[in-house]
Amino acid sequence: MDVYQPSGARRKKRARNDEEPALSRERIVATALQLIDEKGLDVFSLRAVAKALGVYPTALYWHVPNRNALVVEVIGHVLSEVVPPRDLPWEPWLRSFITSYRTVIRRHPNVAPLIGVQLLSNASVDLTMVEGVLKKLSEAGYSGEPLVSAYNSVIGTMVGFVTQEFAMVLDNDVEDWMQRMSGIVARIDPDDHPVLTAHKDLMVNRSFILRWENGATAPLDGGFDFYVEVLIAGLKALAPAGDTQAAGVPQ
Amino acid sequence: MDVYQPSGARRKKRARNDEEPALSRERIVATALQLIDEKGLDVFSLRAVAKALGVYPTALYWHVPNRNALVVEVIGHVLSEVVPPRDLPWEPWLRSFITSYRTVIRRHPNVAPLIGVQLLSNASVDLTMVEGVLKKLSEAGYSGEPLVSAYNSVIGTMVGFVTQEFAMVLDNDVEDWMQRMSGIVARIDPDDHPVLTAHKDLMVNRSFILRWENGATAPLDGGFDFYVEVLIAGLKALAPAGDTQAAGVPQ
DNA sequence: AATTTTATTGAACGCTGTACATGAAAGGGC
DNA sequence: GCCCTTTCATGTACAGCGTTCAATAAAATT
Repeated sequence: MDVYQPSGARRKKRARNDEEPALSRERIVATALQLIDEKGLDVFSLRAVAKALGVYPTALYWHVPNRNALVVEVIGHVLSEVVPPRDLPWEPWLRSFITSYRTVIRRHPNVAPLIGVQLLSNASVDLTMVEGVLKKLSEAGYSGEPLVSAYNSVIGTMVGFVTQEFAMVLDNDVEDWMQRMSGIVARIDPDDHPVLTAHKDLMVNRSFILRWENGATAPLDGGFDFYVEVLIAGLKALAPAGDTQAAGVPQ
Repeated sequence: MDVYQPSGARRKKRARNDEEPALSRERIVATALQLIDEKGLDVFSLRAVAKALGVYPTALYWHVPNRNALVVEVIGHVLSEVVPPRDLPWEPWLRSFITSYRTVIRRHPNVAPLIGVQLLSNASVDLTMVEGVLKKLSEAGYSGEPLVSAYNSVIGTMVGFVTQEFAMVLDNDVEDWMQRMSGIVARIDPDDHPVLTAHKDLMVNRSFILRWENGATAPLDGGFDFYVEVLIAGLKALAPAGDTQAAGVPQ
Protein backbone atom coordinates (compact mmCIF):
# COMPACT_ATOMS: atom_id res chain seq x y z
CA MET A 1 0.00 0.00 0.00
CA ASP A 2 1.44 3.32 -1.04
CA VAL A 3 0.10 5.87 1.40
CA TYR A 4 1.89 9.08 2.25
CA GLN A 5 0.40 11.41 4.78
CA PRO A 6 2.39 14.60 5.18
CA SER A 7 3.56 15.11 8.71
CA GLY A 8 0.97 17.56 10.00
CA ALA A 9 -2.41 16.23 11.04
CA ARG A 10 -4.25 18.80 8.99
CA ARG A 11 -3.36 18.88 5.32
CA LYS A 12 -3.08 22.21 3.64
CA LYS A 13 -4.10 22.62 0.06
CA ARG A 14 -2.14 25.63 -1.00
CA ALA A 15 -0.29 28.48 0.61
CA ARG A 16 -2.32 31.60 1.17
CA ASN A 17 -0.65 34.52 -0.49
CA ASP A 18 0.12 36.29 2.76
CA GLU A 19 2.01 33.31 4.18
CA GLU A 20 5.53 32.53 3.18
CA PRO A 21 5.61 30.29 0.09
CA ALA A 22 4.99 26.74 1.20
CA LEU A 23 7.44 25.33 -1.28
CA SER A 24 10.08 26.67 -3.59
CA ARG A 25 13.14 25.45 -5.36
CA GLU A 26 15.35 27.19 -2.84
CA ARG A 27 13.56 25.76 0.15
CA ILE A 28 13.77 22.29 -1.35
CA VAL A 29 17.47 22.60 -2.06
CA ALA A 30 18.12 24.02 1.41
CA THR A 31 16.18 21.21 3.03
CA ALA A 32 17.96 18.59 0.95
CA LEU A 33 21.37 19.99 1.90
CA GLN A 34 20.41 20.17 5.55
CA LEU A 35 19.22 16.58 5.43
CA ILE A 36 22.45 15.43 3.81
CA ASP A 37 24.54 17.40 6.29
CA GLU A 38 22.71 16.15 9.35
CA LYS A 39 21.61 12.64 8.49
CA GLY A 40 24.02 11.55 5.80
CA LEU A 41 23.85 10.67 2.16
CA ASP A 42 22.13 7.34 2.56
CA VAL A 43 19.15 8.94 4.28
CA PHE A 44 18.76 11.46 1.51
CA SER A 45 15.87 10.76 -0.85
CA LEU A 46 13.15 12.76 -2.49
CA ARG A 47 10.68 11.20 -0.14
CA ALA A 48 12.73 12.12 2.90
CA VAL A 49 13.03 15.70 1.70
CA ALA A 50 9.30 15.79 1.12
CA LYS A 51 8.59 14.44 4.57
CA ALA A 52 10.91 17.04 6.11
CA LEU A 53 8.89 19.69 4.32
CA GLY A 54 5.58 18.18 5.37
CA VAL A 55 4.55 17.59 1.80
CA TYR A 56 3.75 14.74 -0.55
CA PRO A 57 6.79 13.48 -2.47
CA THR A 58 5.29 14.31 -5.81
CA ALA A 59 4.86 17.93 -4.84
CA LEU A 60 8.60 18.38 -5.33
CA TYR A 61 8.25 17.60 -8.99
CA TRP A 62 6.58 20.92 -9.63
CA HIS A 63 9.76 22.73 -8.61
CA VAL A 64 12.46 20.26 -9.59
CA PRO A 65 12.39 17.99 -12.64
CA ASN A 66 14.00 14.98 -10.98
CA ARG A 67 16.38 13.71 -8.38
CA ASN A 68 19.52 14.32 -10.42
CA ALA A 69 18.58 17.92 -10.97
CA LEU A 70 18.15 18.36 -7.25
CA VAL A 71 21.56 16.86 -6.63
CA VAL A 72 23.10 19.21 -9.16
CA GLU A 73 21.39 22.10 -7.43
CA VAL A 74 22.72 21.01 -4.06
CA ILE A 75 26.22 20.72 -5.47
CA GLY A 76 25.94 24.16 -6.98
CA HIS A 77 24.77 25.61 -3.70
CA VAL A 78 27.72 24.14 -1.84
CA LEU A 79 30.25 25.17 -4.46
CA SER A 80 28.91 28.70 -4.42
CA GLU A 81 30.32 28.97 -0.91
CA VAL A 82 33.83 28.80 -2.33
CA VAL A 83 35.15 32.32 -2.48
CA PRO A 84 38.09 32.98 -4.79
CA PRO A 85 40.80 34.79 -2.84
CA ARG A 86 41.46 38.44 -3.25
CA ASP A 87 44.26 39.40 -5.57
CA LEU A 88 47.53 37.82 -4.58
CA PRO A 89 50.64 36.51 -6.31
CA TRP A 90 49.91 33.20 -7.96
CA GLU A 91 51.44 30.99 -5.28
CA PRO A 92 49.54 32.25 -2.24
CA TRP A 93 46.47 32.70 -4.44
CA LEU A 94 46.46 29.04 -5.38
CA ARG A 95 47.19 27.99 -1.82
CA SER A 96 44.31 30.07 -0.58
CA PHE A 97 41.93 28.94 -3.30
CA ILE A 98 42.50 25.23 -2.82
CA THR A 99 42.34 25.54 0.94
CA SER A 100 39.09 27.44 0.64
CA TYR A 101 37.64 24.65 -1.46
CA ARG A 102 38.52 22.10 1.18
CA THR A 103 37.12 24.29 3.93
CA VAL A 104 33.78 24.40 2.17
CA ILE A 105 33.72 20.63 1.73
CA ARG A 106 34.60 20.21 5.41
CA ARG A 107 31.42 22.09 6.19
CA HIS A 108 29.46 19.66 4.03
CA PRO A 109 31.51 16.47 4.03
CA ASN A 110 28.62 14.25 3.01
CA VAL A 111 28.27 16.14 -0.22
CA ALA A 112 31.80 15.27 -1.27
CA PRO A 113 30.88 11.93 -2.85
CA LEU A 114 28.23 13.61 -4.96
CA ILE A 115 30.69 16.17 -6.29
CA GLY A 116 33.39 13.65 -6.94
CA VAL A 117 31.21 11.30 -8.86
CA GLN A 118 29.07 13.43 -11.13
CA LEU A 119 30.41 15.44 -13.98
CA LEU A 120 30.08 18.48 -11.77
CA SER A 121 29.87 20.99 -14.53
CA ASN A 122 26.63 22.13 -16.04
CA ALA A 123 24.63 24.48 -13.84
CA SER A 124 27.50 24.87 -11.43
CA VAL A 125 29.85 26.21 -14.06
CA ASP A 126 31.48 29.15 -12.40
CA LEU A 127 33.41 30.80 -15.18
CA THR A 128 34.83 33.36 -12.81
CA MET A 129 36.49 30.62 -10.81
CA VAL A 130 37.85 29.03 -13.97
CA GLU A 131 39.16 32.36 -15.19
CA GLY A 132 40.75 33.01 -11.81
CA VAL A 133 42.76 29.82 -11.92
CA LEU A 134 43.75 30.38 -15.54
CA LYS A 135 44.82 33.93 -14.84
CA LYS A 136 47.04 32.98 -11.94
CA LEU A 137 48.55 30.09 -13.85
CA SER A 138 49.33 32.38 -16.74
CA GLU A 139 50.97 34.73 -14.26
CA ALA A 140 53.05 31.73 -13.29
CA GLY A 141 54.27 31.55 -16.85
CA TYR A 142 51.85 29.16 -18.49
CA SER A 143 50.00 29.61 -21.73
CA GLY A 144 48.59 27.52 -24.55
CA GLU A 145 48.47 23.76 -24.17
CA PRO A 146 50.63 23.67 -21.00
CA LEU A 147 48.25 26.13 -19.38
CA VAL A 148 45.36 23.79 -20.01
CA SER A 149 47.33 20.87 -18.61
CA ALA A 150 48.27 22.88 -15.55
CA TYR A 151 44.65 23.88 -15.06
CA ASN A 152 43.54 20.26 -15.27
CA SER A 153 46.23 19.29 -12.78
CA VAL A 154 45.02 21.87 -10.31
CA ILE A 155 41.32 21.12 -10.56
CA GLY A 156 41.73 17.37 -10.88
CA THR A 157 43.98 16.99 -7.86
CA MET A 158 42.12 19.51 -5.76
CA VAL A 159 38.67 18.04 -6.22
CA GLY A 160 40.12 14.55 -6.35
CA PHE A 161 42.14 14.70 -3.17
CA VAL A 162 39.30 16.20 -1.18
CA THR A 163 36.78 13.74 -2.58
CA GLN A 164 39.06 10.94 -1.51
CA GLU A 165 39.61 12.40 1.91
CA PHE A 166 35.88 12.61 2.55
CA ALA A 167 34.91 9.38 0.85
CA MET A 168 31.94 7.60 2.35
CA VAL A 169 32.29 5.29 5.25
CA LEU A 170 30.43 2.05 4.74
CA ASP A 171 27.65 1.67 7.24
CA ASN A 172 29.05 -1.64 8.43
CA ASP A 173 29.76 -1.14 12.08
CA VAL A 174 32.79 1.07 12.21
CA GLU A 175 33.95 -0.53 15.43
CA ASP A 176 34.27 -3.87 13.76
CA TRP A 177 36.05 -2.39 10.83
CA MET A 178 38.49 -0.56 13.03
CA GLN A 179 39.42 -3.76 14.74
CA ARG A 180 39.86 -5.56 11.43
CA MET A 181 42.11 -2.79 10.16
CA SER A 182 44.07 -2.68 13.39
CA GLY A 183 44.53 -6.40 13.12
CA ILE A 184 45.90 -6.14 9.61
CA VAL A 185 48.30 -3.43 10.67
CA ALA A 186 49.33 -5.30 13.79
CA ARG A 187 50.36 -8.36 11.87
CA ILE A 188 52.42 -6.62 9.21
CA ASP A 189 55.55 -8.60 8.49
CA PRO A 190 58.59 -6.40 9.22
CA ASP A 191 60.63 -8.35 6.67
CA ASP A 192 58.17 -7.94 3.84
CA HIS A 193 57.18 -4.38 4.71
CA PRO A 194 60.00 -2.67 6.58
CA VAL A 195 59.20 0.95 5.76
CA LEU A 196 55.54 0.45 6.55
CA THR A 197 56.48 -1.22 9.81
CA ALA A 198 58.66 1.71 10.77
CA HIS A 199 55.86 4.18 10.11
CA LYS A 200 52.76 2.28 11.02
CA ASP A 201 51.97 4.29 14.12
CA LEU A 202 52.10 7.45 12.05
CA MET A 203 49.95 5.96 9.35
CA VAL A 204 47.18 3.97 10.94
CA ASN A 205 43.91 5.81 10.43
CA ARG A 206 45.93 8.81 9.28
CA SER A 207 46.61 7.81 5.70
CA PHE A 208 44.72 6.62 2.66
CA ILE A 209 43.95 2.92 2.45
CA LEU A 210 44.99 2.32 6.05
CA ARG A 211 42.09 4.13 7.67
CA TRP A 212 38.53 3.43 8.74
CA GLU A 213 37.32 6.97 9.29
CA ASN A 214 37.09 9.65 6.66
CA GLY A 215 38.09 13.29 6.70
CA ALA A 216 34.97 14.30 8.59
CA THR A 217 36.23 12.65 11.76
CA ALA A 218 39.89 12.10 10.92
CA PRO A 219 41.08 14.89 8.62
CA LEU A 220 44.33 14.41 6.75
CA ASP A 221 45.51 17.95 7.42
CA GLY A 222 49.19 17.19 7.08
CA GLY A 223 48.74 15.29 3.87
CA PHE A 224 46.54 17.98 2.40
CA ASP A 225 48.85 20.88 3.23
CA PHE A 226 51.76 18.92 1.84
CA TYR A 227 49.87 18.12 -1.34
CA VAL A 228 49.23 21.81 -1.89
CA GLU A 229 52.90 22.59 -1.51
CA VAL A 230 53.88 19.75 -3.81
CA LEU A 231 51.47 21.03 -6.43
CA ILE A 232 52.76 24.58 -6.21
CA ALA A 233 56.41 23.52 -6.21
CA GLY A 234 55.78 21.27 -9.17
CA LEU A 235 53.96 23.97 -11.10
CA LYS A 236 56.80 26.35 -10.42
CA ALA A 237 59.42 23.84 -11.51
CA LEU A 238 57.63 23.04 -14.75
CA ALA A 239 56.61 26.57 -15.70
CA PRO A 240 57.71 27.16 -19.30
CA ALA A 241 58.86 30.75 -18.85
CA GLY A 242 62.20 30.99 -17.10
CA ASP A 243 60.98 33.89 -15.01
CA THR A 244 57.31 34.14 -14.23
CA GLN A 245 55.79 37.37 -15.39
CA ALA A 246 54.03 37.17 -12.14
CA ALA A 247 55.75 38.59 -9.38
CA GLY A 248 54.73 41.98 -8.23
CA VAL A 249 52.13 42.83 -10.81
CA PRO A 250 48.79 43.76 -9.28
CA GLN A 251 45.62 42.78 -11.08
CA MET B 1 3.40 -9.04 -8.03
CA ASP B 2 6.92 -10.13 -7.27
CA VAL B 3 7.71 -12.97 -9.60
CA TYR B 4 11.18 -13.78 -10.82
CA GLN B 5 11.67 -16.56 -13.26
CA PRO B 6 15.32 -17.22 -14.03
CA SER B 7 16.11 -16.83 -17.69
CA GLY B 8 16.11 -20.44 -18.82
CA ALA B 9 12.80 -22.15 -19.43
CA ARG B 10 13.65 -25.12 -17.29
CA ARG B 11 14.73 -24.30 -13.76
CA LYS B 12 17.53 -26.25 -12.26
CA LYS B 13 17.51 -27.13 -8.60
CA ARG B 14 21.17 -27.63 -7.89
CA ALA B 15 24.35 -28.22 -9.84
CA ARG B 16 25.30 -31.82 -10.36
CA ASN B 17 28.77 -32.40 -9.01
CA ASP B 18 30.28 -33.17 -12.40
CA GLU B 19 29.15 -29.87 -13.87
CA GLU B 20 30.94 -26.63 -13.18
CA PRO B 21 29.62 -25.00 -10.03
CA ALA B 22 26.45 -23.12 -10.89
CA LEU B 23 27.32 -20.25 -8.64
CA SER B 24 30.32 -19.04 -6.71
CA ARG B 25 31.62 -15.85 -5.26
CA GLU B 26 34.11 -15.52 -8.11
CA ARG B 27 31.51 -16.06 -10.79
CA ILE B 28 29.23 -13.51 -9.18
CA VAL B 29 31.99 -10.92 -8.93
CA ALA B 30 33.07 -11.56 -12.50
CA THR B 31 29.52 -11.23 -13.75
CA ALA B 32 28.99 -8.04 -11.77
CA LEU B 33 32.15 -6.50 -13.17
CA GLN B 34 31.23 -7.53 -16.69
CA LEU B 35 27.80 -6.02 -16.27
CA ILE B 36 29.26 -2.76 -14.99
CA ASP B 37 31.81 -2.65 -17.78
CA GLU B 38 29.33 -3.36 -20.53
CA LYS B 39 26.09 -1.78 -19.39
CA GLY B 40 27.18 0.88 -16.96
CA LEU B 41 26.83 1.54 -13.29
CA ASP B 42 23.17 2.47 -13.31
CA VAL B 43 22.21 -0.90 -14.75
CA PHE B 44 24.15 -2.73 -12.08
CA SER B 45 21.99 -4.30 -9.38
CA LEU B 46 21.86 -7.57 -7.53
CA ARG B 47 18.80 -8.48 -9.53
CA ALA B 48 20.52 -7.71 -12.82
CA VAL B 49 23.51 -9.83 -11.81
CA ALA B 50 21.17 -12.63 -10.82
CA LYS B 51 19.34 -12.45 -14.11
CA ALA B 52 22.62 -12.54 -16.01
CA LEU B 53 23.47 -15.71 -14.12
CA GLY B 54 20.03 -17.23 -14.72
CA VAL B 55 19.33 -17.41 -11.04
CA TYR B 56 16.93 -16.00 -8.47
CA PRO B 57 18.19 -12.76 -6.86
CA THR B 58 18.21 -14.24 -3.40
CA ALA B 59 20.52 -17.02 -4.51
CA LEU B 60 23.36 -14.51 -4.47
CA TYR B 61 22.96 -14.06 -0.76
CA TRP B 62 24.41 -17.45 -0.06
CA HIS B 63 27.75 -16.37 -1.52
CA VAL B 64 27.78 -12.64 -0.76
CA PRO B 65 26.38 -11.03 2.38
CA ASN B 66 24.99 -7.92 0.69
CA ARG B 67 25.33 -5.45 -2.12
CA ASN B 68 28.07 -3.40 -0.48
CA ALA B 69 30.21 -6.45 0.01
CA LEU B 70 29.85 -7.28 -3.66
CA VAL B 71 30.90 -3.78 -4.59
CA VAL B 72 33.95 -4.05 -2.37
CA GLU B 73 34.78 -7.35 -4.03
CA VAL B 74 34.47 -5.83 -7.50
CA ILE B 75 36.73 -2.96 -6.49
CA GLY B 76 39.28 -5.37 -5.12
CA HIS B 77 39.19 -7.39 -8.31
CA VAL B 78 39.83 -4.33 -10.43
CA LEU B 79 42.58 -3.00 -8.19
CA SER B 80 44.31 -6.35 -8.25
CA GLU B 81 45.02 -5.69 -11.92
CA VAL B 82 47.37 -2.90 -10.93
CA VAL B 83 50.88 -4.27 -11.14
CA PRO B 84 53.58 -2.40 -9.26
CA PRO B 85 56.48 -1.71 -11.60
CA ARG B 86 59.68 -3.65 -11.48
CA ASP B 87 62.49 -2.11 -9.50
CA LEU B 88 63.38 1.31 -10.81
CA PRO B 89 64.65 4.61 -9.43
CA TRP B 90 61.91 6.39 -7.56
CA GLU B 91 60.96 8.85 -10.28
CA PRO B 92 60.29 6.45 -13.11
CA TRP B 93 58.88 3.99 -10.60
CA LEU B 94 56.25 6.48 -9.46
CA ARG B 95 55.53 7.51 -13.03
CA SER B 96 55.02 3.93 -14.02
CA PHE B 97 52.94 3.08 -10.98
CA ILE B 98 50.52 5.95 -11.34
CA THR B 99 50.18 5.42 -15.06
CA SER B 100 49.48 1.76 -14.46
CA TYR B 101 46.72 2.66 -12.06
CA ARG B 102 45.09 4.87 -14.65
CA THR B 103 45.45 2.21 -17.31
CA VAL B 104 43.53 -0.24 -15.17
CA ILE B 105 40.77 2.26 -14.54
CA ARG B 106 40.58 2.98 -18.26
CA ARG B 107 39.80 -0.68 -18.74
CA HIS B 108 36.96 -0.39 -16.23
CA PRO B 109 35.96 3.26 -16.33
CA ASN B 110 32.52 2.65 -14.86
CA VAL B 111 34.08 1.30 -11.69
CA ALA B 112 35.87 4.58 -11.05
CA PRO B 113 32.96 6.21 -9.20
CA LEU B 114 32.72 3.24 -6.87
CA ILE B 115 36.39 3.43 -5.97
CA GLY B 116 36.35 7.17 -5.53
CA VAL B 117 33.42 7.16 -3.20
CA GLN B 118 33.96 4.27 -0.83
CA LEU B 119 36.66 4.13 1.74
CA LEU B 120 38.52 1.78 -0.53
CA SER B 121 40.44 0.02 2.14
CA ASN B 122 39.27 -3.12 3.84
CA ALA B 123 39.48 -6.24 1.75
CA SER B 124 41.37 -4.45 -0.98
CA VAL B 125 44.23 -3.51 1.29
CA ASP B 126 47.29 -4.33 -0.72
CA LEU B 127 50.12 -3.87 1.72
CA THR B 128 52.68 -4.65 -0.95
CA MET B 129 51.49 -1.70 -2.97
CA VAL B 130 51.61 0.56 0.08
CA GLU B 131 55.08 -0.63 0.94
CA GLY B 132 56.20 -0.07 -2.63
CA VAL B 133 55.19 3.56 -2.60
CA LEU B 134 56.69 4.11 0.83
CA LYS B 135 59.95 2.50 -0.17
CA LYS B 136 60.35 4.63 -3.27
CA LEU B 137 59.44 7.79 -1.40
CA SER B 138 62.01 7.00 1.24
CA GLU B 139 64.52 6.49 -1.55
CA ALA B 140 63.55 10.01 -2.61
CA GLY B 141 64.64 11.22 0.79
CA TYR B 142 61.49 11.10 2.83
CA SER B 143 60.99 9.61 6.25
CA GLY B 144 58.84 10.09 9.31
CA GLU B 145 55.93 12.50 9.16
CA PRO B 146 56.90 13.99 5.79
CA LEU B 147 56.95 10.49 4.33
CA VAL B 148 53.38 9.96 5.44
CA SER B 149 52.37 13.29 3.97
CA ALA B 150 54.11 12.48 0.71
CA TYR B 151 52.40 9.10 0.61
CA ASN B 152 49.01 10.71 1.15
CA SER B 153 49.77 13.22 -1.59
CA VAL B 154 50.59 10.47 -4.04
CA ILE B 155 47.61 8.24 -3.30
CA GLY B 156 45.14 11.07 -2.84
CA THR B 157 45.97 12.82 -6.08
CA MET B 158 46.38 9.62 -8.07
CA VAL B 159 43.06 8.09 -7.11
CA GLY B 160 41.43 11.51 -6.97
CA PHE B 161 42.51 12.72 -10.37
CA VAL B 162 41.51 9.52 -12.08
CA THR B 163 38.19 9.35 -10.26
CA GLN B 164 37.48 12.87 -11.44
CA GLU B 165 38.53 12.11 -14.98
CA PHE B 166 36.14 9.17 -15.18
CA ALA B 167 33.30 10.71 -13.20
CA MET B 168 29.85 9.60 -14.23
CA VAL B 169 28.04 11.25 -17.04
CA LEU B 170 24.47 12.08 -16.12
CA ASP B 171 22.06 10.16 -18.26
CA ASN B 172 20.39 13.35 -19.41
CA ASP B 173 20.76 13.34 -23.15
CA VAL B 174 24.40 14.08 -23.74
CA GLU B 175 23.57 15.83 -26.99
CA ASP B 176 21.50 18.40 -25.19
CA TRP B 177 24.13 18.87 -22.58
CA MET B 178 26.85 19.36 -25.15
CA GLN B 179 24.85 22.08 -26.79
CA ARG B 180 24.22 23.79 -23.46
CA MET B 181 27.92 23.69 -22.63
CA SER B 182 28.90 24.87 -26.08
CA GLY B 183 26.46 27.73 -25.67
CA ILE B 184 28.00 28.75 -22.38
CA VAL B 185 31.47 28.67 -23.86
CA ALA B 186 30.38 30.50 -26.99
CA ARG B 187 29.03 33.43 -25.05
CA ILE B 188 31.99 33.94 -22.75
CA ASP B 189 32.66 37.62 -22.32
CA PRO B 190 36.21 38.37 -23.50
CA ASP B 191 36.42 41.33 -21.15
CA ASP B 192 35.43 39.38 -18.05
CA HIS B 193 37.32 36.22 -18.98
CA PRO B 194 40.22 37.06 -21.26
CA VAL B 195 42.48 34.10 -20.55
CA LEU B 196 39.59 31.68 -20.87
CA THR B 197 38.59 33.31 -24.13
CA ALA B 198 42.07 32.90 -25.49
CA HIS B 199 42.15 29.22 -24.63
CA LYS B 200 38.58 28.14 -25.04
CA ASP B 201 39.19 26.04 -28.14
CA LEU B 202 41.87 24.14 -26.28
CA MET B 203 39.66 23.69 -23.27
CA VAL B 204 36.16 22.90 -24.40
CA ASN B 205 35.43 19.25 -23.59
CA ARG B 206 39.12 18.81 -22.86
CA SER B 207 39.26 20.17 -19.33
CA PHE B 208 37.50 19.73 -16.02
CA ILE B 209 34.27 21.66 -15.52
CA LEU B 210 34.08 22.63 -19.20
CA ARG B 211 33.32 19.17 -20.54
CA TRP B 212 30.32 16.95 -21.13
CA GLU B 213 32.11 13.66 -21.75
CA ASN B 214 34.24 11.83 -19.23
CA GLY B 215 37.60 10.13 -19.60
CA ALA B 216 36.07 7.04 -21.15
CA THR B 217 35.28 8.90 -24.36
CA ALA B 218 37.40 12.03 -23.93
CA PRO B 219 40.52 11.16 -21.94
CA LEU B 220 42.54 14.00 -20.47
CA ASP B 221 45.87 12.49 -21.46
CA GLY B 222 47.76 15.74 -21.53
CA GLY B 223 46.44 16.85 -18.19
CA PHE B 224 47.17 13.50 -16.61
CA ASP B 225 50.74 13.25 -17.88
CA PHE B 226 51.36 16.76 -16.75
CA TYR B 227 49.92 16.08 -13.33
CA VAL B 228 52.30 13.17 -12.89
CA GLU B 229 55.26 15.35 -13.75
CA VAL B 230 54.07 18.10 -11.44
CA LEU B 231 53.75 15.60 -8.64
CA ILE B 232 57.20 14.18 -9.18
CA ALA B 233 58.82 17.58 -9.59
CA GLY B 234 57.08 18.80 -6.45
CA LEU B 235 58.11 15.75 -4.46
CA LYS B 236 61.68 16.22 -5.61
CA ALA B 237 61.68 19.88 -4.70
CA LEU B 238 60.28 19.28 -1.25
CA ALA B 239 62.35 16.22 -0.37
CA PRO B 240 63.93 16.83 3.05
CA ALA B 241 67.31 15.34 2.18
CA GLY B 242 69.38 17.79 0.20
CA ASP B 243 70.41 15.13 -2.25
CA THR B 244 68.11 12.22 -2.82
CA GLN B 245 69.95 8.98 -2.51
CA ALA B 246 68.65 8.16 -5.97
CA ALA B 247 69.78 11.34 -7.58
CA GLY B 248 71.82 10.95 -10.68
CA VAL B 249 70.41 7.65 -11.78
CA PRO B 250 68.95 7.90 -15.27
CA GLN B 251 65.46 6.61 -15.85
C1' DA C 1 -18.20 35.58 -12.89
C1' DA C 2 -15.63 32.54 -15.91
C1' DT C 3 -11.38 30.78 -17.19
C1' DT C 4 -6.64 29.76 -16.94
C1' DT C 5 -2.53 29.01 -14.38
C1' DT C 6 -0.25 27.38 -10.45
C1' DA C 7 0.74 24.12 -6.94
C1' DT C 8 -0.56 20.41 -4.46
C1' DT C 9 -2.88 15.83 -3.15
C1' DG C 10 -3.34 11.09 -3.98
C1' DA C 11 -2.98 6.67 -6.30
C1' DA C 12 -0.24 3.66 -8.85
C1' DC C 13 3.87 1.31 -11.29
C1' DG C 14 8.09 -0.93 -11.69
C1' DC C 15 12.27 -1.12 -9.63
C1' DT C 16 15.46 -1.86 -5.69
C1' DG C 17 17.86 -4.53 -1.54
C1' DT C 18 16.93 -7.90 1.57
C1' DA C 19 14.57 -11.18 5.27
C1' DC C 20 12.64 -15.44 5.56
C1' DA C 21 10.50 -19.92 4.70
C1' DT C 22 10.73 -23.91 1.83
C1' DG C 23 12.88 -27.62 -0.36
C1' DA C 24 16.04 -30.32 -3.17
C1' DA C 25 20.51 -32.29 -3.87
C1' DA C 26 25.23 -33.79 -2.00
C1' DG C 27 28.09 -35.71 1.47
C1' DG C 28 29.20 -38.37 5.62
C1' DG C 29 28.50 -41.89 9.11
C1' DC C 30 26.36 -46.10 10.14
C1' DG D 1 21.13 -48.70 1.79
C1' DC D 2 19.37 -45.48 5.17
C1' DC D 3 19.51 -41.24 7.95
C1' DC D 4 20.98 -36.85 8.90
C1' DT D 5 23.32 -32.74 8.23
C1' DT D 6 25.17 -29.35 5.28
C1' DT D 7 24.95 -26.90 1.18
C1' DC D 8 22.69 -24.03 -2.02
C1' DA D 9 19.05 -22.95 -4.60
C1' DT D 10 13.80 -21.60 -5.27
C1' DG D 11 9.97 -18.85 -4.10
C1' DT D 12 7.31 -15.34 -1.43
C1' DA D 13 7.11 -11.13 0.67
C1' DC D 14 8.02 -6.35 2.23
C1' DA D 15 9.32 -1.67 2.64
C1' DG D 16 11.35 1.93 0.30
C1' DC D 17 12.80 4.21 -3.92
C1' DG D 18 12.08 7.58 -8.29
C1' DT D 19 8.68 8.75 -11.21
C1' DT D 20 4.02 8.97 -14.01
C1' DC D 21 -0.38 10.56 -14.14
C1' DA D 22 -4.96 12.09 -12.90
C1' DA D 23 -7.68 14.88 -9.83
C1' DT D 24 -8.40 19.11 -7.43
C1' DA D 25 -8.03 23.25 -4.91
C1' DA D 26 -6.52 27.95 -4.62
C1' DA D 27 -4.91 32.03 -6.88
C1' DA D 28 -4.38 34.93 -10.87
C1' DT D 29 -6.18 36.64 -15.01
C1' DT D 30 -9.65 37.74 -18.01
